[in-house]
Amino acid sequence: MNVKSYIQNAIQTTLKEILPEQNQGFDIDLTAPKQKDHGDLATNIALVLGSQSGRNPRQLASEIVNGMDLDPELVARVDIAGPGFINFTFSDSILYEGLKEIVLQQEAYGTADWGGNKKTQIEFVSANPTGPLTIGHGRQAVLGDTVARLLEATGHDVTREYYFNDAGRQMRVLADSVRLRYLEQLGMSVEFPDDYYQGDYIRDIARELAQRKGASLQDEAFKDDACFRESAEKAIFDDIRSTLERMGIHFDVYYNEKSLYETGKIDAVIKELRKRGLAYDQDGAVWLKATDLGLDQDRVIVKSTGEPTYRLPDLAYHRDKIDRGFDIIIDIFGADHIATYPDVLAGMRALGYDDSRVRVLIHQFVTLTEGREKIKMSTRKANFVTLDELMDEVGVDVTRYFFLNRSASAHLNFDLTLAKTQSDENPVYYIQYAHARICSILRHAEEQGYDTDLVGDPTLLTSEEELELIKILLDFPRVVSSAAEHLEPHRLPTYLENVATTYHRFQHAGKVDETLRVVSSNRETTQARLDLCRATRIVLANGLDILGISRPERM
RNA sequence: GCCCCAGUAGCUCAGUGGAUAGAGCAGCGGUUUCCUAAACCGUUGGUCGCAGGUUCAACUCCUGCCUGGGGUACCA
Repeated sequence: MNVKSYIQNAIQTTLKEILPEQNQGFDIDLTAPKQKDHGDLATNIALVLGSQSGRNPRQLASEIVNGMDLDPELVARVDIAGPGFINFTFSDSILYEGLKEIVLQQEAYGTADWGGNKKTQIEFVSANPTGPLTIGHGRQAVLGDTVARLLEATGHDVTREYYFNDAGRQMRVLADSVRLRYLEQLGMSVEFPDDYYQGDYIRDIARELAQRKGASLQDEAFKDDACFRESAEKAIFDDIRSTLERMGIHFDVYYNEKSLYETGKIDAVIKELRKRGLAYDQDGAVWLKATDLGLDQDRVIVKSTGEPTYRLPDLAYHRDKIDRGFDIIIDIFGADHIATYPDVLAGMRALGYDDSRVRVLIHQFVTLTEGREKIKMSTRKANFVTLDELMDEVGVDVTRYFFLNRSASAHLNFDLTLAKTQSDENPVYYIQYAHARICSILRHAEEQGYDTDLVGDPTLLTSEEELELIKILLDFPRVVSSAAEHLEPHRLPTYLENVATTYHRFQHAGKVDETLRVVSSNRETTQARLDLCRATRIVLANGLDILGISRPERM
């Protein structure tokens, strides 16, 4: 099954004979070369050891090659190339066995169980209910959800959680923004401050309130009535939830920061920190002694006004995550929160918790442009493009793909004009089209009387296009696992584009050369090629599922 | 000032210390009586921000600098 470790062992054994003076184990790097005429796996071991021991790398390489006794059923060729690389080329029988395996495993192909069913919590979006989700939130939403899907595919027990705060200054301003718009609805003239929420959605909420409550709230006595805040929060949260559902994102838990106060978990943290001598009072505020925890300055956790800063509830929340029994805790933050997590981690260590369970994934911001014009996004100033507007324009699949196709650590340049005008050129269609094309060919084959569930003889697949396709399909499990392990979803779209290209090339070969057509007059090769089509469909379908993107059977 | 991220083709971006740095889009030129032309093939396009260093080997690691973004609050 695992040719790689087989080869690794063979090299190891041979090296012990050739270089007995180095009796410790060798660290053998064995990776797939970029260029296909360099074989399927290559090692630089002769270069590394050659320079260490002062020997000629090419000569050392040839000693290693001559000393190895590899099964020709597994490895067809071994070459020495360039300055001393050793290139291994697999025998085709490995590919044929692998292909059968894909067709047998179906939906399970690519999944893994190394997650060990570990309880994994992933927190993301976590936008406070002050306005609709924007393109800025979209990146985090899609990133978090896809990391969750990757972890599920690799055997983790995942909980998606949305943390929010519906108290504090932000919400008071929001409530008062609604109140002023409400008064406007009643025909009163009001002065609407610049730093209040300018968005039209506030007017909508106010209009609805005016219809429901009439003029009953117009008196100054109702200035701080909870009604304004509550109606705003409900309307905005309903909107956020429906946007998320539309994107295929479902949260298991919505966690209200307020509950940390109500259950006494905030006080408990302060008490515990004081007990450990890691919190102290100064200038009327409570400080976390972060300098004792390896950070460069102490931080205020309770302001002199008596209000906690964000660090305290964050700390209590993370403590709660561990207390709820999560083995792995993943936080997805935007770049603006980059400074907060060292404090949280330090606080957790201070409380005696193991902070290595926490993994933080930081993504850079989305810069929105319209043509050359840069748009500065702000919820307060109503200067934003909502996710719903984007999805109206380009659809869910393009939206998800757009955010996923780039590494989280890179800035994302979102050109609105380009997104609209080039939506048909988006690579997501390229991948989906490959899937649809396969479905079409399988339908066609069934009409010709082929049983598409029958497993044919894979050894009939010998063209370059066919072998290339099998090889790339066999990479799929490794790509899924490494994307999950590194929390890097963008590896998957990149891979799937390559699969689609390789498939299109394979099918196109039949247009040029009649004997390479999938459904041909030869029933045996047709059956084998249909298996290859099915295997490709399985990889594309499983990959698109992990990305949360639809896989159309017709386009 | 200090800290984090980024800088790769005209544009948007991939790239595991390795061999001749890739893709999509845009440009140019081809391919269809056919299982989907939403495809395929060819071609144009590069000082991998700049300068040093480590290494047999650097887009990749280290140092400094430049540019852009973010942080450095008793804001979140």
